[in-house]
Amino acid sequence: MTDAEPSRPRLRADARRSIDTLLTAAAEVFAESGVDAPVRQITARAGVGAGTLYRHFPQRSDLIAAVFRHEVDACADTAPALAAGHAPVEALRLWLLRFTHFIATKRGLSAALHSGDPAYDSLPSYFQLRLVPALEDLLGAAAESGEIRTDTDPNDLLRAVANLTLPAQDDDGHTGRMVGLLLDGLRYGAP
Amino acid sequence: MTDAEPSRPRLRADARRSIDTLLTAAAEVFAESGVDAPVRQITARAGVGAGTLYRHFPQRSDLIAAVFRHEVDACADTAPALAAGHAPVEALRLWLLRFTHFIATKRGLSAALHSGDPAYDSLPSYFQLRLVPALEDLLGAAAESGEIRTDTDPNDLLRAVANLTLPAQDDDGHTGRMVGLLLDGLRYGAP
DNA sequence: TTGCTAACCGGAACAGCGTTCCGTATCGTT
DNA sequence: AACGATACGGAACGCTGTTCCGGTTAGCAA
Repeated sequence: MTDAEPSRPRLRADARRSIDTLLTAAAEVFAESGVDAPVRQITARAGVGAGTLYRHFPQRSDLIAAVFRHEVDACADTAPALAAGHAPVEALRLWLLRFTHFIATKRGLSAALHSGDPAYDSLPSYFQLRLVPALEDLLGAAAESGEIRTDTDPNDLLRAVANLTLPAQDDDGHTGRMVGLLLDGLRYGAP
Repeated sequence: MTDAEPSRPRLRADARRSIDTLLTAAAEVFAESGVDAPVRQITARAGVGAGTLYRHFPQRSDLIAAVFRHEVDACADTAPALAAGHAPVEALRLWLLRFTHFIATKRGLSAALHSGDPAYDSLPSYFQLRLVPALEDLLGAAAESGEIRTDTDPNDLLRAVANLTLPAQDDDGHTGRMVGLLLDGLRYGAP
């Protein structure tokens, strides 16, 4: 569990609450309307004034980056729980689907990433830092149980699933089926 | 010479003039500040009211697309003149440099292309339609004179030069030298 | 418990954007 | 020369991100 904001001096309780509310409200709004959604839409849903938002996230891009990190954390943190509660390959499948949902809420973010705003500079490396180890563990467990092949690069798999998810807006279980197909591919080379 | 606007009903003289002024003003502003530059900056430079702009380009994206087509035309139309006035390989080099300038004025356009605005849908194909034949002719002439190899795909070369140009903002003769290097590569396989 | 102050909150206000509207001026024709 | 269609300029509109500040509240000290 990594926290979204470092916040050196201890925050007051109401501040902490505002930040959390804003983060979840922003995540919802971004998922619905993309990261270009108006700020007021976020503050309205959070039931918070604009001043409150800008106190904690001086720039719009700071909020976007924070939400991103927050969701990366949430996604990565799911891995251990799934690993504990399911058979290795099933845990892997469920986590990849979870990752799928994560990507699906990122409409417009790739454009933002290439905008040159320095607030986004650390995002790609954070993405790797948190998600690759999570996937590595799941892959490792499944490989150890002898159910999947061992020559898969976690990074490649993340990319593949992400690309699978991006084009389709939202449809029937298409992405789910495609992830299943990928998993079968992994099984194919099992020892 | 392909015209920017089809304009079925004959345009009044002042309208034609406004469109031309706007197109060149927009091209200059886009080159200086990128395609995200404020509309008012364009109308100011053109010495024209906002209403005039929107009469001819109902959406901001229509203006961008028109400027793009206009400049693609200008670039493509340079090829025959260069071919007539220079030795084949030199004509090729000069045109590639010209293309380099074209790309350099496209800051922010790639983001716009991926924005999903239908006004941009026809742009990539127009790009191919006009520039590939122009380059094909120059390559053909140079190949016929036996000075360069014959296995080069015009599309590949355009992409390569474009990629060469994009990263660097504007510097010493770096892109020029790189284009020269590419040309030497072409010469290398000459029969 | 009470009182005080630094931290925090809400929302009105500001500047700048794309776009629309409309009274006025101009073109091209009769 | 006069008239209608067409085009022009720029003020005005609605929306945006962001700033500002008077009022509120949390958390500590007495």
